[in-house]
Amino acid sequence: MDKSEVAAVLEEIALLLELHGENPFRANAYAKAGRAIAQLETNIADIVSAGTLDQIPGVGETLREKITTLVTTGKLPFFDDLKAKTPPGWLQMLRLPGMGPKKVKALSDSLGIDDLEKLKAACESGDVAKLKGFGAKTQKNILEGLAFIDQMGNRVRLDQAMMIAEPVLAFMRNLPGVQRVELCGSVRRRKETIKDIDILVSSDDAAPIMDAFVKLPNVQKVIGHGETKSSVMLAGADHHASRVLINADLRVVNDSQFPFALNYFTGSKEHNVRMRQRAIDYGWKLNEYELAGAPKSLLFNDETDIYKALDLDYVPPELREDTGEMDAAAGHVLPDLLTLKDITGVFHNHTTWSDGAASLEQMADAARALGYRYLGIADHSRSLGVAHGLSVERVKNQQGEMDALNAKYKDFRLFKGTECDILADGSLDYDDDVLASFDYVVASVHTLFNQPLEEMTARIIRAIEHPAVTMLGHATGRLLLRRDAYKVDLDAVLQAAARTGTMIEINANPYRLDLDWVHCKRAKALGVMLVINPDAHAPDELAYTRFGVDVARRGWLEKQNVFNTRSLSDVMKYLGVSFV
DNA sequence: GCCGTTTTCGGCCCGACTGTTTTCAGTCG
Repeated sequence: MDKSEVAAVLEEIALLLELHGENPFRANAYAKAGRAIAQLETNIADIVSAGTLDQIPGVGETLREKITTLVTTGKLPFFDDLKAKTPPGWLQMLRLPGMGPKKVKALSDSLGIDDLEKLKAACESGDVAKLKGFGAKTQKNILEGLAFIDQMGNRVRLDQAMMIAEPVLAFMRNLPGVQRVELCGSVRRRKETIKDIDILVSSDDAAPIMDAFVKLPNVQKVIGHGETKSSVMLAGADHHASRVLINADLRVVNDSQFPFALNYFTGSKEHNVRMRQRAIDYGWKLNEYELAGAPKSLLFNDETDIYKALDLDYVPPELREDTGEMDAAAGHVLPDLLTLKDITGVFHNHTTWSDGAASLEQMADAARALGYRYLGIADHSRSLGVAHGLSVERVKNQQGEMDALNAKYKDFRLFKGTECDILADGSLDYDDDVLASFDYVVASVHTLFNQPLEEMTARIIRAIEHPAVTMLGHATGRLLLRRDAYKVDLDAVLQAAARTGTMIEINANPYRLDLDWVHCKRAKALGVMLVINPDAHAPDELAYTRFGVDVARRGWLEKQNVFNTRSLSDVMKYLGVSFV
C-alpha cells in the first residue's frame, strides 16, 4: 500500500471517529498523521522497514503500529471494524456544506437517514425541518447542497479558480473606499485544486463592499452575507468554455488589520497553527486582527512585519504547508524561489504535425512574443496513432521545416524534440539512429496505465536509463479531478534520474501538474534537474508555464534546480546543438 | 492519539456566521 492510500485511510478514520462521537482531538490526530504521510517525499514502505515511522511528527506508538500493519498487510482490522459499523452514506452526507458529524448523527439516529437518497427524500417530505436543531432553512440548504454535489463535485482546478478570481479581484480594486485587495487561501498558495476562492479587502466601511460583492453579475447564490464576511457561489467558464461553479468568500477588515487577516486567511491551517503557537511562545496571541501583547514599538504594515516580529524570515505563500518552512524561516535558510521571469524557454510542445492546433511557425511566434529565447517542439511518436504520431519519414520532414525556420531567426531557436512513447517494456518508440536526429527526447507513458507498480516502475526506469532520453514527461499520468495517477514508485524513478542525470518534467498543463510539488522537494534533495513544460497544444497554452512555476515554488525549487532557466547558449551547449 | 526547556497529564488555534434558539451549538476555515 503506498503513501497516498495510507493517508486516505487515516483521514477516513478521522472522519469515522468524528461521526461516532469520538474525542475530536483523537480524530484530529489521525487526520494530522494522514496529511503528514501524504506529504512524505519518500516511500512509506522504506520508512516502515527502516523502523523510522515515529520520526514523522504526529505519529506516535499507536499510529506507528497501525500504519505498519496497513503497509505490510494492506489491511487494518481497526479500520475495517470502524467501516463495518458506519453506514457508507454518512461520509457522503458529511461532504454537504453545513453538515458536520453532529448533524449526520442526529439525522441518522432520529430519522434513520444513512445515505444521500434518503436524505433527499426526507428533505422533500419536510421531515428534516421538523427535527430539533434543524429547520426550514437547513432543509433547503441541504437540498441545494445535494444539487451542487450532483453537478460538479466540489473542487475545481487552479486555472479554473484563477480565471474566476482574477476579474473579481480587479472589480474589487476599483470599488470606492477599498484600500487593499488580495487573494488568500489555497489560491494564493497555488494548490493544484481549489475548493473555494478567498478574497480579502481592507476598508473603513465594509457594508457597501459586501453589498457590491453579493451583487456581482455571476453570483448564482448568496450563501452568507454578514458584517465582515460574505459567501457566494460564482459561475464562470474555463478556457475550454466548460462551466465552472465555485464558492467565493469575501472578508473586509480595516487597513491596520489587513496584514494579520491576510496571513490568517492565506493558511494553510497547519501553518496558522504553527504561527499561533510561535506567538504563544513569545507570550503573545496571534489572531486574524492583531498580534496581541506584542510591544507597541512594533509596526505591522504588511505580512513581512508579522514574520519579523516572530524572528522569522518572510515565508512565501506557496511554502505555507507546515512541511518545514517554519524551521527554515527561523534558521534563515528558506529557498530563494524560482519565478516565472526566470524561464527562458520550454521544451514539451505540440504542433499540427501531431495533435497540436498550430503550425511550427505560429508556436514559435507565440514563444517569441512571451520573450522566450527558444522553443522545443516535441510532437508525438509513431505508435501513438490517435495523436497522429510522426513516422520516421515525417520526423525528417518536420526537422527540415525547423531548419528552414531557424535559418530566419537571429536570437531565437527552435529545438527539435520528440515526445517519444515509452512502450510496454520500457523500450522507446524510435530506433536509436532516429532518436539521435533529435536535439532532445522527452519520454512519456501514454498507454497501459494499469500495469502493476513493479512493472510500471521498471518500465519508466528503463526509459530513463536510455542515453538518448533527456527528460521524463508527466511522471504519473494523472489528470486532476478526472483520472488517478498510474501506480509507480516515484522515489525509485527519481533515484534513477539522479543516477543517470535525466531531467524530470514538471508538466504545467493545469490538468496534470506532475511531477507534483511534494516530489519536487525530493527531486531537489536528490540533485535531480527539473524542467518546466507547458505541454502546449496551441499558442495560448504556452502560458500554462505559470502553473508549472507555481508547482516548482511549492516544491521549494530555486532557479538552479530548473533547466529551462539557463541562457540559450548554455542550453545549446548542454544539448550539444550548434548554430548552423 | 500526540506531545513535552510550564513534560507523563492535560492540553490540543480561535473567531465569524448561520440557524436555531432566546443564549448557544454546530460548522467552517
